[in-house]
Amino acid sequence: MESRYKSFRYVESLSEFIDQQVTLRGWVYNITGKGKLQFIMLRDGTGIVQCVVFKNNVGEEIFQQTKELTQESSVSITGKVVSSEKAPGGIEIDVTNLEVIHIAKEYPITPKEHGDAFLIEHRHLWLRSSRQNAIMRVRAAVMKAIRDFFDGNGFKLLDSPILTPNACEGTSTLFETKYFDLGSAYLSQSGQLYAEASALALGKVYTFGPAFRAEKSKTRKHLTEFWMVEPEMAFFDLNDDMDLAEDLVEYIVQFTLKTCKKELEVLERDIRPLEKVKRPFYRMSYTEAVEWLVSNKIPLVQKIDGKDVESEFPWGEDFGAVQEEAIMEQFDKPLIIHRYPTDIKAFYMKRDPDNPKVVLAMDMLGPEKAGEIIGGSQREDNFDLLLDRILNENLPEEEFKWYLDLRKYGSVPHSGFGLGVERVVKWITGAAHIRETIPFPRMIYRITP
RNA sequence: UCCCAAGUAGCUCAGCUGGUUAGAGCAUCUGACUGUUAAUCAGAGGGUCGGGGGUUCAAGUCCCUCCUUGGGAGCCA
Repeated sequence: MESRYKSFRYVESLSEFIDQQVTLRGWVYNITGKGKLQFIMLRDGTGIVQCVVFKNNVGEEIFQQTKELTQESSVSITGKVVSSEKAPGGIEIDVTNLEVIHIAKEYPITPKEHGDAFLIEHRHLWLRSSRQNAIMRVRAAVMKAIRDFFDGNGFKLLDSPILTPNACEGTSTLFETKYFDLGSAYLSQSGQLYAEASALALGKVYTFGPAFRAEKSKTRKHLTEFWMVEPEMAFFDLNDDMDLAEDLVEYIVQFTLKTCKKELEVLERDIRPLEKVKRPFYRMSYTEAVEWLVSNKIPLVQKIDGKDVESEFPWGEDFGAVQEEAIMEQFDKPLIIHRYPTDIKAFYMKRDPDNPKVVLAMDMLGPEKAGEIIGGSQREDNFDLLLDRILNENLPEEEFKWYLDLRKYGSVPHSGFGLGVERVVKWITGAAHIRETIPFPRMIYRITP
């Protein structure tokens, strides 16, 4: 008890203090009473423990204070740690002293059920609930797994700028803002172009930060602000890229399984499908995927004059949610689809030397309806071909001058990919909506809290 | 942007083919209880039924319109 912050213990470490006197600090998760007994479920962020306050043990004054506690009031509790079969978790505190730090006013989130809109409006408080607590802990584990994986494999973390002068891929809608006398700047939707420059400087790098998409998405797998990790490697071809993607995802899932057992239990996540997530994953070319769709009669559905028109899935069309879900139904592990048609993919992707109609791109789809968790490619490293595609897509050549420089001075084959952190957290936790996988989600109609 | 759905107490909802004073559970307040797990029991307070307009003797309920929110599609991680 040598310093202020070591003068109390955390719930997660209580099993080390059986039959000893400890002080805990936290919040009242729930309180029930029965005459001369009060049961406080105390949460401190690391866990929840039942604290039993018996009038005859603490005296009239403290017992009266205990009865006045409300949900989420903050308290300091001292008592003996005892194992008890009646207590949830098997451990409880026999309270000898209780100090009220703050009495909470009527707390809006009750132990009863609430609607989605209400909870998300109270996100700042919702984070205190045990389910959200568990998801945030898994998120932290996923973040750590990502950093550990790259740091341990010779990668250097090089941050990309968030304010950028142009659209990276030229397609997505971007958030625009004024930038002094230089006109408009845009919030980055990807750090990739800068990661490429970094990779040609440091070899293997990763950039890890928020990405912004101004698309008016209204689905349970989209956020306008989300976290993306983007490794970029000099001298890696598409196969190396896919191998690395598999290694990373396997590492994240297995690390989380190992370190978040309790959290996954709280979330009632069936971990058997996750245990299967070990290399090798499945792979399929775009062309093979189209053949599968055709032979399994999964059509392309298009709206023509307001009517849904079905047709045999044509080579060259991009997959929608229907196609991806149908394909994934057969797989119990992630699947990588590679070599997509050039026309539906970004300008910086390298064309397949064996077939210029496709590019050396790859997407990883997760099982259990996880959807697309990774998108990547080998990059076009030929100056003329890249310039060609920039001009074809009507991108401002001037803004890409520095990017073309990378193909002018010691150009090398290189590859990379982006992994969406929240999509992975959603998959691993089984969260119903992606907004539960980030502390403060930014969505089309919601920027508060 | 398109398609669908929902707005009734602090929260979650019920409210039939329009009909007297709009209901329940939880939360809050008062009281009882030494083992509660969303405690239980008794009692109390709490509502411009999303806004506006219309039909009608009569609208939470039917019609129009606007607003808000949710889900799906597209875009993508």
